[in-house]
Amino acid sequence: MEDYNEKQLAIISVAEKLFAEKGFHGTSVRDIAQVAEVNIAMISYYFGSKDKLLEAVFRHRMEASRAFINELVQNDTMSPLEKIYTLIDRFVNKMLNEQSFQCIMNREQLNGEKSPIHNLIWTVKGEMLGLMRPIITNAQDAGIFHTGIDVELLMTTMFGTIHQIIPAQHILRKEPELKNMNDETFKEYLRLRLSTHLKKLFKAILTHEF
Amino acid sequence: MEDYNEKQLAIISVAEKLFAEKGFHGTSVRDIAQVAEVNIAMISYYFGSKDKLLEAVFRHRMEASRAFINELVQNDTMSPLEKIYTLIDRFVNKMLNEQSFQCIMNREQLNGEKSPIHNLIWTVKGEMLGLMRPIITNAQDAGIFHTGIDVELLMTTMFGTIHQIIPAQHILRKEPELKNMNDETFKEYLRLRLSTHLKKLFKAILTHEF
DNA sequence: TTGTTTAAATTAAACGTTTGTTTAACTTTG
DNA sequence: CAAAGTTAAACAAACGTTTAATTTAAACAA
Repeated sequence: MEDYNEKQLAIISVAEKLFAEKGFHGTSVRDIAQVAEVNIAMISYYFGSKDKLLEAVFRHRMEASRAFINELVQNDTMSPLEKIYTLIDRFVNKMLNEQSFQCIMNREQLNGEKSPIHNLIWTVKGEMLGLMRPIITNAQDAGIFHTGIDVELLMTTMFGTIHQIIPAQHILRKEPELKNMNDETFKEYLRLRLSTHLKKLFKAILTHEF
Repeated sequence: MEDYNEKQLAIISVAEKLFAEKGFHGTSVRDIAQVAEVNIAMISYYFGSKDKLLEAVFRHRMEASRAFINELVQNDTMSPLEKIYTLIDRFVNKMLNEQSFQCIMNREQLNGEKSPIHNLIWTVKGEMLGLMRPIITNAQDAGIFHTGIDVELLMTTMFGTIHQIIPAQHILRKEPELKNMNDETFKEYLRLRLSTHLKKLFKAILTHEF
């Protein structure tokens, strides 16, 4: 765990925001320095290079993701469906709370060339799959969940739906009743709507009830 | 409908591939010129600028998307579920056949700044939603589909799942039985697997059968 | 409290590349 | 011969990074 000072955190925060909006190559270190109100040289001074800064942004969020996963493993008292529900709730919550970072991840995972970041992304995704799979297969063995479910693709469906909704927000928001909603209340509305949709979807495919 | 000569089509094709792999800003016009085996100046000569080239790539694919949508509207003899099934089949097929372009679209829709391309993306997506919604709502009115379905999010789920599987392919492929599969047969395998998963998902949430 | 020392922080300027685009000369084609 | 196609070279601007000078801050001895 690395501890950054205020200025370093400001740079990381601004970089995350700008990388998300304009992409890594679409953002210059001068842009970052200007918005973060620091000298251009400070970025090289603190992080070494622009690439290393991106890595810092990733490590900063990924460590939290790792902790997030381990935290989810517990609670064996819940029923399989309850476990899936809390899993959905927490993923939706987490991903809507770090939308900028999710944008960057969405972009980076498309890159053809392999990189340390590339590996990190797929390692974490693999760990999340390793978390979800036993919940489902155990419930299948116990006769609680239906068989014939493609767990990998179900995971993909969850991530894909949340990822897809992030850039689509401004379209949803054009509905007249949502237009003059506070930013925070809209996020809450979206969180609930996403969560409800995914739970219905998962319940329908996993159990045969509604 | 614009007609391009061979050289222009080569540039568009190479640009699509490289933009998909490395992003728009991550690809230089020199890269494109080199791979397409044309002089750098020809890109400006034919398309005006790098931005216009991206627009050309988009128009080239988007016109096909428009035609694709209009083609789907027909066939009123099918049951609602059959309509949804063919919709899924054809979307999966289409998107897996133009993966490079889907990568570019995935990237571009994340951009903060609005652009002609941005508008085009969301216009087409809106048209696709306008195609799916009546199928579902009509079936709901007829009592065939269950109510309480978030059509917008169901659409998002379909697009999100397919979009998400494109960069995740090389992970799925690490399974021993898929490792030494022909590229084309793997694509066929993936097409079937995706299609099956989405149909099960949609059938489960729309009807209450399995 | 002083003055001195030392390392970290900060800055403006300059560095060499690479960028997208244009030029002007040349070749091909109809 | 005129228009379109093609080329290597040159363009200014922007890029990420480094330099060298300066300021700040903390530590230490008198």
